[in-house]
Amino acid sequence: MARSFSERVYDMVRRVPYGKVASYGGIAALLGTPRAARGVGRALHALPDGSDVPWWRIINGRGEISIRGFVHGPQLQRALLEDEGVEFDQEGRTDFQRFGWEPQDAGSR
DNA sequence: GAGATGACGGGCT
DNA sequence: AAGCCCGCCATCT
Repeated sequence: MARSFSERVYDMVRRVPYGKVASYGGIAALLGTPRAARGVGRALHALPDGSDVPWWRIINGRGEISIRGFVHGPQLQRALLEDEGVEFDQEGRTDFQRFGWEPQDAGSR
């Protein structure tokens, strides 16, 4: 219905399991718009505090944290991911081959 | 309705 | 290898 693109983004991000991460472009692709990575980023930027959306599990296609909105963004996100078991290399990058989430249940709704 | 912005991505220099 | 530019999509002013 009137579900905006952002709503779909939130719903998709909500499906990212614990200890896994996904890229903006990946989420956009799952939504049917692989080129809407920016739209995803914008949606998460407008994400309200207290939402049940694990926004911290969303990173850029390089496996890095691209946040540049608020100050404790990157730092907080990294801390949350590490707390879930996600490892960061010296460059602050994550290994999609190990922590990258693949929608096995995609299309289930 | 048009223009500018932005938590991106890929390509070129 | 790092930095710069262009392009795409979705909101905001």
